[in-house]
Amino acid sequence: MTTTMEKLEYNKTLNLPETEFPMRGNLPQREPEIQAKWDALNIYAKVQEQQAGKPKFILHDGPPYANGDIHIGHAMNKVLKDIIVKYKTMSGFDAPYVPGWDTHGMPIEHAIIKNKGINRHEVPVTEFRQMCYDYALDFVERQKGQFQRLGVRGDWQNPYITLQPEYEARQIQVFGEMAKNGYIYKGLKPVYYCAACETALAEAEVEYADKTSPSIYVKFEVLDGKGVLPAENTSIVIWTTTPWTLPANVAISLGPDFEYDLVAVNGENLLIAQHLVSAVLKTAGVDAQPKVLKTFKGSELELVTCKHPFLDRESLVILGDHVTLESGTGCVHTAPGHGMEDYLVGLKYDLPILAPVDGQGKFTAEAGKYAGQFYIKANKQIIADLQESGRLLVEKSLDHSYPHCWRCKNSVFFRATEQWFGSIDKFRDKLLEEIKKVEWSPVWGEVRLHNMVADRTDWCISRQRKWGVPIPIFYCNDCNTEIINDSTIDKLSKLFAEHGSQIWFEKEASELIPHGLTCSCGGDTFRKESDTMDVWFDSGSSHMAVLDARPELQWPADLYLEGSDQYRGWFNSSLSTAVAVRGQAPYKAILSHGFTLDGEGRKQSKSLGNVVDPLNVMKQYGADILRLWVASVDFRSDTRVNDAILKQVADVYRKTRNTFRYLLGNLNDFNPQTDLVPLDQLLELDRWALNKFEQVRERVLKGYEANEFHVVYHEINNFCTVAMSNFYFDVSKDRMYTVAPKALERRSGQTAMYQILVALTQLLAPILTHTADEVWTYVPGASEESVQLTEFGGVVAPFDAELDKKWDAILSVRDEVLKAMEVARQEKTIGKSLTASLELYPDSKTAEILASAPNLKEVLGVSYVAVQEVGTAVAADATQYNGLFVKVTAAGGETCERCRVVTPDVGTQAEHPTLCPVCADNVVHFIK
RNA sequence: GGGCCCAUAGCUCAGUUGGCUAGAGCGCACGACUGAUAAUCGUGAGGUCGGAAGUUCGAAUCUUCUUGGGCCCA
Repeated sequence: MTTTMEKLEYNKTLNLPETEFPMRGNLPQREPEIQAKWDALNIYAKVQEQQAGKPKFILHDGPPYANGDIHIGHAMNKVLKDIIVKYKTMSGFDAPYVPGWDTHGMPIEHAIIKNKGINRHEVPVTEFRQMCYDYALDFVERQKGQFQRLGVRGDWQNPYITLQPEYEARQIQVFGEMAKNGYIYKGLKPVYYCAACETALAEAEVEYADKTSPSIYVKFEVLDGKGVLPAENTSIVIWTTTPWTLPANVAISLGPDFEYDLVAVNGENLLIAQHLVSAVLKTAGVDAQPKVLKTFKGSELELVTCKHPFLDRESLVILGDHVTLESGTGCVHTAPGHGMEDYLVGLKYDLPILAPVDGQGKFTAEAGKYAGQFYIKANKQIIADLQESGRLLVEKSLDHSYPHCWRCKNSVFFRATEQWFGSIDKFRDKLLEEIKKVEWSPVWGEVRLHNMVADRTDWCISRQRKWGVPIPIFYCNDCNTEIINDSTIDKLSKLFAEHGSQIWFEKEASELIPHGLTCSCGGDTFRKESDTMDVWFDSGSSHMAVLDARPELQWPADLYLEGSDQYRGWFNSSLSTAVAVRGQAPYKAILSHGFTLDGEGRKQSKSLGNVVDPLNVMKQYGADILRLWVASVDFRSDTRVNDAILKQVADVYRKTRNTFRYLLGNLNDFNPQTDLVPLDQLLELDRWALNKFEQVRERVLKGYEANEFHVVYHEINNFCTVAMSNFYFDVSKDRMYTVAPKALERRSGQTAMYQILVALTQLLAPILTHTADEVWTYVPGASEESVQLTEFGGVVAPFDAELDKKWDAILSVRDEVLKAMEVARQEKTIGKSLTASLELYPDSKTAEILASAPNLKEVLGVSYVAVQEVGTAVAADATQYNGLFVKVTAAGGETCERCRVVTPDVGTQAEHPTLCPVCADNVVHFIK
């Protein structure tokens, strides 16, 4: 051996961190590789197999609609679910996750018609439905790939899809059960209707265009003023732009809080809203200043009756919040069969729903003398008749925006048609009772759903559409009685289970009915109901079609987790069907998340150009960054995202990744089987690191348990930066690098680092699911193929509050000293900490703290430190800090070539003239 | 118009039953290191707690109103 080693060669006598784990994540490229590994492993099945027999935790997936690519809301939802499922499995639960899709309904019909230019009326139903089916399944596949790209673990091979035969079969059973319980009835409800196309239209199929309509003011003679309104020679004036709806008039709505004047005009008394009197009379061409006879509040006039202007019928005065004073008379002509608001207010007063217009738009016999006329054409005659009978105050015309059919461009109208309803009223109390039993997070969810259920009207299940699950009802051809019973449902659900609901459209009723079915009237020929079910009935049945049907799942679910729009949607529909058929909520707990807005808290929209596309985020940053973002925010309220926010998350990711890299680098020669140091032999600083981690571990687990992932995020980030990087790694690194590889001092540090590495990787696995698995392949001694196949370990070192408190004090003193060193650094007295020498003049309390530190030089990272006795005269050039005076000078002596400590002792060992004595000893361990 | 919700430093979050000069991390500025290096360390500057009024000895925390924003209805 030579007497002097080259400077460079001393490098090789150090335990520098070394690892293949890359500093940069390169996530967009690496994640798909990791996912390929999971696929090859069939990780879902493997996890499920491993957790079999453990207590179950069922998170039931709310099915996204299979139309379009996923957006940030989908991403957030699925990531949250994945975090929970993975947390639960790693906590010792059997938490199967079966993803689902919602596939029926208007938007898909719409897309087929629009994209393929299909005319629904020209293509056979079965063919049209097949196109919808194919379209939906295409998007299921597409979204599936996108969800998998997010790193979500689930039974992707066997998802539930609402168009699956077994699903449809269960769904009509649910409907059958509800019918059996008396919760299904047939009623009337107005829908948009196009007379030219002879079809009902959905909201989305209606477009608005300008139209000129008659504008008439009509007098309704008062019959019974209920002792409030003088009936003599008195009329209530209504205004309408649809005279043809007058035959369906059954009421006049007033605003309960508005003032109404009874005014004397041309020898008769007219009731008009006070604010509108002059406008109405001006329109009517009345010049004279009207005499106000009396003023009423709308609410006083409730239940007054009037005479219909041309039919032998009464019209009831009712109160409604839909009445405005923007136009008209403040007295609103109300025809529940021809308007949505009229219908709703009509329900409150139990008004008859009249719609004397047939499918071709012609008046029926119910309309009296107008029978047979096309509804719009009848306007003219109705106005003429009103004129003649003196009931018309005035006629004008009005240009306004009016709904038109998207296809034929003709104007449309509201027409009450027969529909199937679910009678919420019959089990509303039970619904409200069940809501109380659910655990709501956030807590206001309970109020929100409660109010909704308390206020909602009966559930209109009928849709006049083709792409949906048919309403499984037959009608007797002889007497029109509807037939739904155990045997029909049983037969149909068997047929559906085998062939799917398509069979309903392929076969005649005679081929679908159970053998020997006869009507009570004796009839034995039947026809099929043509309506399909509201898609909310589809997804609302998932608890029966999925939870109750699959052996690995359970009814009810432990948790439903969806966006806050689902209070009205899936939370609501699922509760309704479940209470109707089982008398119980299908979920034990509801967790809802908010919406994702842009950086300014505004709704994301294409037109604003502020949409954050999760697919782009994954391409640019990677899924783990997106997942970390989800974890970083308090998702219960609305959250914000933009590129700046993602960049910040990416920074936190890098810090975390580097922490892992540093840990791995220091453990490259560590074997947990042989090198683990027992707890009681650990150096105090290493014991402290484990102690700190234990505290973090407990808080993190608490955060997961409370579904507060942002707590997890902050807790881990703070731990990595403050406790580890800024302090522990920094002060222990000289020891870790310079000491003999197998020395206790090093194995002690490695033991702490190893324990932290393993547990931290696991704790992060539910969130940074790819990165954690990547790290896992580098963890010494880790034999599992994936960190997802492990469960969280228990306490490594019980938390020692005393120890923590002691070191908190040491760290505060360190902060003060660091400030002093920073001043010296600015003054160029020192550079890095090892070039400094310290003289400390503590007060008595600080002296105690300093004395308690096991290795002050290490903790402060300097080459020399002298602690003076309390009361020693403070050097003139020392500066006062909190609890002590500090004097910083450049350390005297030479810099040791190897450990970089500055000391006069360098060169005392002749063999190593550039080393300090400690290094001269240690270096022996590296020379072979 | 109705039901429910949100609003603390540039960003993401803490702030226990109202009580010391409102905290953390990131970002930013300045500096150090060059043996965690497309890394790492240090120091520092940032908030009249959306606004107004009130209750109180005292309010980010309670009440009322108000502004902006979100979801669901109408």
